[in-house]
Order: sequence, then structure tokens, then C-alpha cells
Amino acid sequence: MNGQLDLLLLGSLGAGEAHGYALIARIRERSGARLELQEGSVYPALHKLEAAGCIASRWADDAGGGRRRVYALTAAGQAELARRAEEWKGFSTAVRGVLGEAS
Amino acid sequence: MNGQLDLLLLGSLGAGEAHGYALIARIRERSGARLELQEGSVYPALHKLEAAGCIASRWADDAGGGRRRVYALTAAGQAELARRAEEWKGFSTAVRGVLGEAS
DNA sequence: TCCCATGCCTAGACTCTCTAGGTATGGGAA
DNA sequence: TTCCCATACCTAGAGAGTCTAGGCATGGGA
Repeated sequence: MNGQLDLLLLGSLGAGEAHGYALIARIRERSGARLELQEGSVYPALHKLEAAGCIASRWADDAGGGRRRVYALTAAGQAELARRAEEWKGFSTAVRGVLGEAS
Repeated sequence: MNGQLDLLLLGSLGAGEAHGYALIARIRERSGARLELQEGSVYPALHKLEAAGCIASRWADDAGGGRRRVYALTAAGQAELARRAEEWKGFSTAVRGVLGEAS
């Protein structure tokens, strides 16, 4: 996902806590079905973000007897989200500049 | 450069032919100094784009006795540029959507 | 009974970019 | 005069990041 996977996950969690599978659906919906993340990309990324202290998880029971791992942004994660969102804004502005405003 | 290196090079060449070293400067300027490409990234990418038929090169003599390899967009390259620019637009729109319009 | 959706996970492969080096010329500084 | 820097090109190897392809488990519908 072009190096913006962390930003997408953090930004998605900014709208409220969620478990991995739900995050994939949330990103699909909010992107207008343009971003279709794979589980094999999302779960390792979530583990990495948790190890970095950006998100925290707790286990929750599913109605059907299954288990879910629900993630939420930490304070550090909120700061990281703001930082990355700013970085993204700068980058996309720069790309528009190189492409000649037309975008 | 987050998977957009080809787009940046093609878009840059859209403004007129140039050699590698000049492309780096052009991208730096047009991005407001936000994008600082490395030679080690640019030259292999140019070779790849040429092998793919997106750009064509010719050797030119420098005033100082040096040699320059000047690249120009081919017709296929122009089409590829349009395709990738569209793709980029869709992607950045999608990211904005996930981040919640605020961007 | 079997398959599919939900839900989590990992190993390995793959792609892309960067680091760090190499070559060569000419001009300005020490 | 010597050395360094800017220009200009190049490559091998490492590293980061993501995807492919698999595995495991549950419950409901065909």
C-alpha cells in the first residue's frame, strides 16, 4: 500500500477502536472500495504498531464464541497519527507540484 | 519514495527531456525541496523505465567534455504517465477518505 | 456434510528504494 | 600545486515494507 499502511491503520483507529478484520472493512468502505488490504499485511502491521506503543489491544469475546483482538490508539499513537498525516500532506502536495498542479 | 518514483520521473520528463542529474534537481525544485531523490535510486529506475519502453535516451556532449544521457518520454511513456497519474489521484483521494476529509 | 464468512496468525518471497561504494571531468580553494 | 567539490554516470548489496500462500478455529447456511 505504498508505505502508507501504518497511516491508514492509525487513521482508521482514530475513528474508534476496532479489531483487525473490522479495520479492513472500515478502510475498504471509507476509501470507496479503492483500498483492499490483505490480512497478511494488516496483522503484522498491527503487531508492529503495538510493539511501538502506538496502539494497545485487549481480547474480547465474539457473540459466536470466537475471540477478537480489539485495538485502540494510545496517546503516543495519536501523536504519531498527527505526525504521519502531516507528513502525508506534505508528500502529496510535493507530488502534485512535480506533476504540475494538474492533479 | 513510497512507490511513486516512476510517476515522479515520468511526470518530471513530461515537462521536457532531461538527463538524470537534472531530473533530480527538477524534482527537488518542483517539490519545494521536499523530495530529495538519490542517484542510486534514480539511475536504476531510469534504466528500468527505458527497458519498459516508457522513455528513450541519447548521449549528448557536455560543454565541459563530459557526457550526458538525455531521456525523453515515448508515446508509451506518455500513456503510462497518464495512467499512473490517474492511479495516484485515486489513491490520494482514498487516503483522504480514510483519514476523514480533514486532510 | 461441506463450504463459506468471520477472525486470527506466520513464513517466505518479492519488489522497491537507499546506502555505499566506484569512475571520470573541470574549476576553485588552500 | 594539490586537494576537494560539483557535475555526471553507474552498480552491488542491504534493508524495509508488503503480498502470497498457507494454517487454525468457529458457526451458519446450502
